[in-house]
Amino acid sequence: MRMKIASVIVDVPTKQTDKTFDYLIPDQWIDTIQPGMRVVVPFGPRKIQGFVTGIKIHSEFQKLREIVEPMDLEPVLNHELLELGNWLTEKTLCFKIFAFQVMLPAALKAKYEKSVELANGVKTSDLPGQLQTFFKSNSKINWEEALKSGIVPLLQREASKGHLEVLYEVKEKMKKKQLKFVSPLLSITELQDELDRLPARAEKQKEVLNFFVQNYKPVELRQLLVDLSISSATVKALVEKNFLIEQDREVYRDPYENRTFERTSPLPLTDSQQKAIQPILNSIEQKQHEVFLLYGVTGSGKTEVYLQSIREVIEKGQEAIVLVPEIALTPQMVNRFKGRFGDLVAVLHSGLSSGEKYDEWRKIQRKEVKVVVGARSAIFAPFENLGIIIIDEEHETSYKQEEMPRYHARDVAIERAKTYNCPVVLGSATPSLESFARAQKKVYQLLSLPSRMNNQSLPSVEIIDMREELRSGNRSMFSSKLFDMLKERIERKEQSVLFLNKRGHSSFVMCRDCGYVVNCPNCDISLTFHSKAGQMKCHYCGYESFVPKHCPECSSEYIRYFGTGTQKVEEELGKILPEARVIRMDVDTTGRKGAHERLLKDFQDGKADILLGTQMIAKGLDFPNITLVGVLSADTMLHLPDFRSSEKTFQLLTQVSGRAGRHELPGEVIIQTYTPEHYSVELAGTQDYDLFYSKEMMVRKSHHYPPFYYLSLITVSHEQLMAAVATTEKITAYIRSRVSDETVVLGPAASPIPRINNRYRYQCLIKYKREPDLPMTLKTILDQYQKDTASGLQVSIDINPFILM
DNA sequence: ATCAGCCGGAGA
DNA sequence: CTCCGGCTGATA
Repeated sequence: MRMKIASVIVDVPTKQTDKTFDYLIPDQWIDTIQPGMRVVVPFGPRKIQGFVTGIKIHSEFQKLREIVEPMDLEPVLNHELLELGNWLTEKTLCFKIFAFQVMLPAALKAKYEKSVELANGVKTSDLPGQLQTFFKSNSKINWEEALKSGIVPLLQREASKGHLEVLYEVKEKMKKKQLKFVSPLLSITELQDELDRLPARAEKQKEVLNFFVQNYKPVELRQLLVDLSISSATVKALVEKNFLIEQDREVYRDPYENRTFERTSPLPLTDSQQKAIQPILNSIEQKQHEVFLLYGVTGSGKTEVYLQSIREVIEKGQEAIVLVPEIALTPQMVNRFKGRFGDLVAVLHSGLSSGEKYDEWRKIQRKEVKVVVGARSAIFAPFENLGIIIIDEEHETSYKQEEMPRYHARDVAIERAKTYNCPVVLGSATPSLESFARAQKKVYQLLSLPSRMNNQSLPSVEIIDMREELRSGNRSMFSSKLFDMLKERIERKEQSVLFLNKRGHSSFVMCRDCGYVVNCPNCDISLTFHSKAGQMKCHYCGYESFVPKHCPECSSEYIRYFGTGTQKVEEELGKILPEARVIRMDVDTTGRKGAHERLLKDFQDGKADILLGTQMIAKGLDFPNITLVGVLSADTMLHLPDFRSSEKTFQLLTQVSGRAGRHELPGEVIIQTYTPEHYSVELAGTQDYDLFYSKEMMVRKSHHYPPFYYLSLITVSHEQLMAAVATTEKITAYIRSRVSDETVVLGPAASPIPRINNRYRYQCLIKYKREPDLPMTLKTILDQYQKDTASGLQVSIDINPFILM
């Protein structure tokens, strides 16, 4: 029996279609179509994209339709990734199609086009007059255009008469980049002969042939024309004589095309690095899955441990994935990997165009690279012989995806590593409490790098109580101590970093007189100011408007946007330290592509004395001349309604402090705060992770938070407040009835953002230690509410949420 | 998601 | 009695 039937997951993200559909494989494709390929299938009246998940002989359905065509020559998802998709679906309660799509570059997502054309044998003159003009020039008209012209009802009438046909097409979003190449068709000696035979006046042609005699290999046409300053006619003549041939060749868009990377060799390891790397190497050697927590203070040389572990993996013919948080995926970081492994490295981050991402992905798929360095989604890199997965800055919250599928890269890493029997290395100077607790319980193996390389001491940290400053009459944002030290650095020609701890990267518009903040009319959230367009925009619903001239509340003219605050700091710096050269890094100054990199380069080259910025400068900065780090306001994020706010504050302060004195010059850190007595500020000051860990663990325990309890969050939204409340109430009661006494069920309560896009949001939070049946219960709830679309209810579930919104 | 099919109310 | 519009259910 021939395997003629394919099970397909279709690109329709709803409950009802979240299952496989069977299709006949036409004879011509029978040897082509395999599981993991994208195909175009008919679905109702349209054509859509789908993923083949299996091939079989029998179907329970009688009348099967045929696959239209495959969209790939090779599967884009291998067996392991298909399985991983199933696992993701189960763990995060998402639709299968989302799980598959998240594993692929966005360029592979289908684009759909709908149009109308004349039916077979129908002439333009058969149509009503109004339509004839539309079909005069084109035999096909775009649906979007039809909508704009308002002729849709007419079209529908004609379609029902059989005069017109509606066409549904699946379009590939991304084209492979093709370039014209020229290569010799003759051997070198033959070329030489022809060269002599050419008439003397064919000077340009001689030049070209001569070039190929010197350089016997394919050359890009455009490049050739420029290099030899000839026209395409010259080449064409030689092609017509069959001396040369022109061909289209697929090339990669290389984001690092014009960059050279200085090759580095493995550095000698310190004793503690040696001690830390050995268990990892053993795990690689013995093909034993294990999770390591590499706990190393800032500047202790974690990266070198990664690099040498990867080298081992490559030597064994295996592959490595390195995850780095998006904001730390700086050129410096990329340099270190490209410098060590050269062309064997692919890089995936949000700064690349979707075409570039697609090309990097294909390098991985074709096994042309051995290492991928990337942000969260790089965890799905289609390697088939993984030898190690490394997650740097393991504690970063950006490893959790907040949309469907709501996965955590760490969980995916461990799942994949289990399949390949390879180690996972989680690295951090300030591990998440979850990971450290697991290391304490020996679930993970703890590896420590307790000291900085070359035994530089950690910078000395001083905490300044800003309330004292205020009392002694200093109303500026700089304490007198920080001011003195900044002045001193400038005199000594050393560099300083000033860090403004503001949450998020957004800026809002506020009235300076009455404090009125411009909110979104549809959502309970302030609008974000975009300096490029000079407009305010809502990040949740897309609402846009201009900044009002007068405050709607008090008519004051002093209504303007409050940036991240860096601008204000810059102004004040200009007043008190006019001689200081300042580089400001925030959303405004780094908006354009490459700006981030350029500013850092300028700072590195000593073009400024002070680097002033927000979160984005907390990571990865490693310049020898930085001897002072000042944190202007340590506690702004401490008061957020988030159970991780202490942890985040501690981590951030520790990270920032780590920027100072990483090389010969010793570093000093000043932390200004209004709550010096808070343990997360105090212990960041003494750089005492262990003590912070035990204090914070006590808090977490008493409040039933992770790592002692797991969390699941159910959010219900509806246009009517009461409907949202009532449903949340019902769900909460249902859950209470199905969990043990030890479990805490909170709710119904309004979400931290109570309204988004005119939908009211209520939630229920579940805190539990052991609830083997909870996934089933949650699935039942989702099934229940996803089934009826008519109620207008939306229920979403986040298992292990990071943001409780 | 998207569409065909169906039912019920408003208009001829 | 037709026509439009919203609701329902199916998509293999």
